[in-house]
Amino acid sequence: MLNNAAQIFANTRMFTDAPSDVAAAIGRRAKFISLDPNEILFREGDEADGFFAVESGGLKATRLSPDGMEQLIALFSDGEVIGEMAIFDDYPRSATITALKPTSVVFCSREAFFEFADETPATYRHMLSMMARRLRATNDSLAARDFLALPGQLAQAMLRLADGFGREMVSGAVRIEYKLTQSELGAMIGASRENVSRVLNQWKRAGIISRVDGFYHINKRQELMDVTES
Amino acid sequence: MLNNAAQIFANTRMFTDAPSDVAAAIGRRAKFISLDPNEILFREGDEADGFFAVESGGLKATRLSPDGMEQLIALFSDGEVIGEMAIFDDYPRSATITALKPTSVVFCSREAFFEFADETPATYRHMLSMMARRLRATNDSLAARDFLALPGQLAQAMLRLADGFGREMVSGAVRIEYKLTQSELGAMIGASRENVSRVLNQWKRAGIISRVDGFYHINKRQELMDVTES
DNA sequence: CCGAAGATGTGATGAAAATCACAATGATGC
DNA sequence: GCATCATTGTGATTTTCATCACATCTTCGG
Repeated sequence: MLNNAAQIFANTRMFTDAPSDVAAAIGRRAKFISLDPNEILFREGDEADGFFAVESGGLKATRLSPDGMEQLIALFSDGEVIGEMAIFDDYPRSATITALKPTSVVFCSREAFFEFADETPATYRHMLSMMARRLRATNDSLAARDFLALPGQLAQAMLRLADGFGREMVSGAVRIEYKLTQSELGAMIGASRENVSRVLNQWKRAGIISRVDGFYHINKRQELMDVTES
Repeated sequence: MLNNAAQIFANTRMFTDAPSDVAAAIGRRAKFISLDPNEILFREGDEADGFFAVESGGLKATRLSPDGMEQLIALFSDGEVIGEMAIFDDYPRSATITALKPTSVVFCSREAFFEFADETPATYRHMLSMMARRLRATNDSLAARDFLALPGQLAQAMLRLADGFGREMVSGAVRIEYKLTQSELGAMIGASRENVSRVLNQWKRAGIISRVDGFYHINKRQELMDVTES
């Protein structure tokens, strides 16, 4: 029978298709952590000693760009796993994680993970396949930079955000559940805030996206996907 | 005691710091494959059923870019591991591997790998830390694209090539043991052939690099590294 | 509800790099 | 050794985007 923390791990994206005993056993060794809005889970450069799964709430990963600006890397919500890469090598955290609202996460130490995984190789295989998938995705997005112009990259970013942080509305549109600024979007794709504004407005005028009290809605997913193709 | 294939795995970059029994056991289950120049090891899109280690020779990884051009992704020489990612997920090969000269590689099937690794968790841990390192490297180079201009990226590419395919000359210069065309270099960093030419010539005039019967030599490594920094 | 600070929209200008256009040079096969 | 084809060098032109400069719009604390 699964305890509370085990349930959380079982529901993470990383472990949804893992055997349930994997998630269960990891959960058994986990600790709960509560965060207030703007509280920092860990900072870029910190030593890493384990990974986290989000029970509820939302967090962002940011990183200081060379010119000192805070660059948004990713958003995390319920069921996502944070910082698992740093378990396997000895490098420090590569981003700062900040809670966006009251948030609860579960921590699993490197030792606890290894201890269990050594007895249950499926855990390792699962982790490896997760990392392989990520690596492939990163490689693809690296390739995309070479042949996609600004609008294409922005479309890609919006779709990625919708995928990880979106909620379907009754209208059928997808709302990105985070108040994105144009500066953040620009930093994510390495484009200037002004040009993000210009593209976003074109799409707004074409009805592809809209903005409802601060949240972006994607109304015509397909059209964004089209911009993504060559 | 290590057999022949085991030696090869033990000498690969991927397994140099693995416990020697890891490499040995993988080697015990391996098969040898010989390739003539221009012979293809596998093609982009092929189903993947294992990975390879290079015993001797040289190979290149290429990929078709959206506009149909052949894009050089990486070069492999003695001691390097090819196609290990595809063991862990079910995606097809993401690149085509072609021998550049008479080449001998060792194959290890997915099953053989798992069979052994399940009994020796250190193998999994090693693989995970390798993949973590790769993922981190890919992330960094993704970040680099945003703030490095063309010369910086080209310098980065040349250094990476020298690292993996370079040989130190008596003069102290490093020769890249592969006849690179400017088009290939351009495709690697997503820049036009013409601008690669311009930058390369500036460096040639400054004595940073030179070209000796078709091979590029890096004479002033440090200066290239400087271009890489912001 | 008011004012300040932050976020957004949009034109004008400039810089980086792609593209076009060829000439020159080098490699390869017969 | 010569003809052919690929590769390289370099200027001129064009495109894409960053940057600058402001004019709104929003938001939020008091």
